Amino acid sequence: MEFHAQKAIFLQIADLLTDGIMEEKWKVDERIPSVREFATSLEVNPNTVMRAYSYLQDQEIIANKRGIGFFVSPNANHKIIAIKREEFIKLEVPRISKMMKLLDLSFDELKKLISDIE
Amino acid sequence: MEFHAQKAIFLQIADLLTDGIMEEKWKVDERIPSVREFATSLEVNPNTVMRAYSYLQDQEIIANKRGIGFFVSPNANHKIIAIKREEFIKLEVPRISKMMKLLDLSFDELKKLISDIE
Amino acid sequence: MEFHAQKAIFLQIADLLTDGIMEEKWKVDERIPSVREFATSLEVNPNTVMRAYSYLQDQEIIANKRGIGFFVSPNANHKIIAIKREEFIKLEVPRISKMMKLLDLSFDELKKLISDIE
Amino acid sequence: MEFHAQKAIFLQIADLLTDGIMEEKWKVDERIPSVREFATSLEVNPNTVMRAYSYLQDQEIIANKRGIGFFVSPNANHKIIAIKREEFIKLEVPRISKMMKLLDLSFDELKKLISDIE
DNA sequence: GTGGTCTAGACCACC
DNA sequence: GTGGTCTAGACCACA
Repeated sequence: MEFHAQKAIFLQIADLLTDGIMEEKWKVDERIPSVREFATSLEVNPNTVMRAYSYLQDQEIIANKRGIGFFVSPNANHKIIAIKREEFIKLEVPRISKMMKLLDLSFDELKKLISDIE
Repeated sequence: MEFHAQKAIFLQIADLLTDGIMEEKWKVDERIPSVREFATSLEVNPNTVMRAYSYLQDQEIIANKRGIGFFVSPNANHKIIAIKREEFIKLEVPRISKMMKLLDLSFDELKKLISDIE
Repeated sequence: MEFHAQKAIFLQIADLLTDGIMEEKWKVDERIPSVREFATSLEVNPNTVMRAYSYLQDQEIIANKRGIGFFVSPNANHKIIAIKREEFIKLEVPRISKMMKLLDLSFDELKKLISDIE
Repeated sequence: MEFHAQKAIFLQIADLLTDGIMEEKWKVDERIPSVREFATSLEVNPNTVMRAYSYLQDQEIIANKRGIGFFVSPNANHKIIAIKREEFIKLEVPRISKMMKLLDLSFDELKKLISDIE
């Protein structure tokens, strides 16, 4: 798999997982791929996958059962949305507001820009 | 001055300059502060300021007159807007679209979020 | 049954057994559950239960009669207390002392903290 | 420097730092050793030191200034005490209570044990 | 110089 | 088999 350079690979892997969980590719209480397994399928070092898993474990989106593997936590979906929503409001919304002023964009124009991308 | 850790300092300084130019704090053909001057006032390494200046010079927003200093280029405002607009549409608009889907946000809700910040 | 992730499961199972022995759930010379039986009731790998049994066997708290099962050893209670006491004094007491200094806790405050949990 | 095997080295390094901060070896707003510097002095891999620093950064005990190094955060001392206190109450106090019951220790006996260690 | 990330490969305890 | 930690060494962007 290919990763883009703008963002750390371990974060892109974390996104892969959260996206998968949102799409119910992995459901609550289900086991996600083992570190090594996922690492070889992504053609990435196991440490890098491990880092993504630890990152999500800290956010209580996945949890580890000793010697067995990582599992999707109950309420993972809600946690993912809550975290992403908070990030969006804290980091992106102010930026959007600033850019609208700078570019002299009305909300309708912004709406059009967003609708235009498929 | 304090900078946030998420973004390179030289980019934050560049934003400081473009914002100042847009607000006509520095007008076209006017001289902006010298590298050394600006560096001490920002409590930052002169190299870092220099990097911001080079960055804006590449975008033809400012220009260097050897031995004298950096000056705001003609049409700097239009260039700033053009560049920021392109970046906004290419990088941010798709991200906004994605987040709206993920967070299940309507345009009205987005509008409210944006209006809510002052 | 649920285990916490901080401690090895086989040690948690060993604690389950010593607690049971202290509470006379299993008395001296009585047979404790078979490895397989216990494993299925705990929803755990039999190897893990076996490891807990071996661990207690090494401490002479339980003993194996080949082909029959594991039995609580004579004097198991005294041994359990002796071992736990030694561990407590060697490992935990110094730590408590250190934390009291760090957190600036008096004995009375410690006493209160301990009393507060039920 | 020697580390004991019971606890991850990166956590022992984190303890080294929090202890140092509490003892004002490094004061608020002061720079702590660079990752590489500390790694060589401890005879440990830089990654391991980095992990300890990241760990403390997550807890907002230290903070990074880009390209310069890590600095002790304001209020680091309070944060350290708050975190350690919470851990103590959540993990150790219940255990102490349990051991007192099991070993049939009175509080005065516990007090004596603690006082006995120099 | 600084931190941040990644790879390759190893060892360990645990299940 | 699983994760968890560590080493050695590399490359990068940034100050």
